[in-house]
Amino acid sequence: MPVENTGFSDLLWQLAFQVRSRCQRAVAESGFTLYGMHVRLLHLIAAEPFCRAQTLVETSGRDKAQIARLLKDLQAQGLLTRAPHPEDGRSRVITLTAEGNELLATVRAAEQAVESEFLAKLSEREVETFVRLGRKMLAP
Amino acid sequence: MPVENTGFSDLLWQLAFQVRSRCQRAVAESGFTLYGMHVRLLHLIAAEPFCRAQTLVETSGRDKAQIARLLKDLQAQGLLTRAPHPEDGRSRVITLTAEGNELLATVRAAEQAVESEFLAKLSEREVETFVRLGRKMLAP
DNA sequence: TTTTATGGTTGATAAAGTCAACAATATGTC
DNA sequence: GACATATTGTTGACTTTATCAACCATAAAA
Repeated sequence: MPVENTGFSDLLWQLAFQVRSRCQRAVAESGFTLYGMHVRLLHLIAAEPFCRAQTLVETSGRDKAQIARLLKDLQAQGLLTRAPHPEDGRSRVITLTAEGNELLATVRAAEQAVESEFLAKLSEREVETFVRLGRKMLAP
Repeated sequence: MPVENTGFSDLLWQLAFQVRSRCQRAVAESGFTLYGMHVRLLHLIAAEPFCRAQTLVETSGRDKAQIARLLKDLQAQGLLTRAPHPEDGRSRVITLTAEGNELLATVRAAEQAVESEFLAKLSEREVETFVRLGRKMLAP
């Protein structure tokens, strides 16, 4: 039995787009020519040491073709390295370079400034609730 | 002063993509060859009688070029009509056709089935809280 | 009346996304 | 060990979403 119209999808569609485009504009204004997806991947790699492409595919839910291309771009920009995986000859371990880490720190600052514009309208407790409920929906 | 890392952007990015791609797959499996953005626009038009392109641009935050193209598509598919605006010679009033309304009702059912998969993990109260907090962030 | 602003259309292009094909490697079966 | 099947990652090819620019018609301001 489908739920009543909660406005959930509409809300998510709107909020996600607003946050996303605002963040991307802020990153661009900081002088970086990274795609939004490049930034998201940098975040994921930083959050998950010893990851490989397959890890990112699973975590992000994105298509492996897209992930492979983005990784290739980021490696070309010197932001990450890929070393043979010790246990799987088909994979490589992905690591951020010092440059990659530095850039990510700067990008994070820009993104957090944008985030705070949205979150300023909520109490700390409300923010925590929103994130917790969202994560609950994402849990397997 | 930027907020601490709340995980907000990450969550939003993940959740929005998951919901979006699931919904789009469900709509496609219902036999419709509509883009995701077509569907979103149909929702917006249905929700706002007497709207025009500019209305949709403002409500959605999308670029007017994109909105114009999507409207053109939907009109070509017989899902909406555009009549001269009584007060503004540059605009047209957008109205869903009977076919458009019918299609939207069907699409809504498919989307709500998907929605309920995500929302089933929350109580009704939690759903309402999530949506309320989200809307609070979007308020001007 | 003239100038400036706005709404909508189209051109052109970029970013995000998806499915397919294939080579290399891993795993399972006998 | 040999062979069949599955998985991982790369690239080709294409679609969908998104953005900026240019322009015309109309509206609003000066």
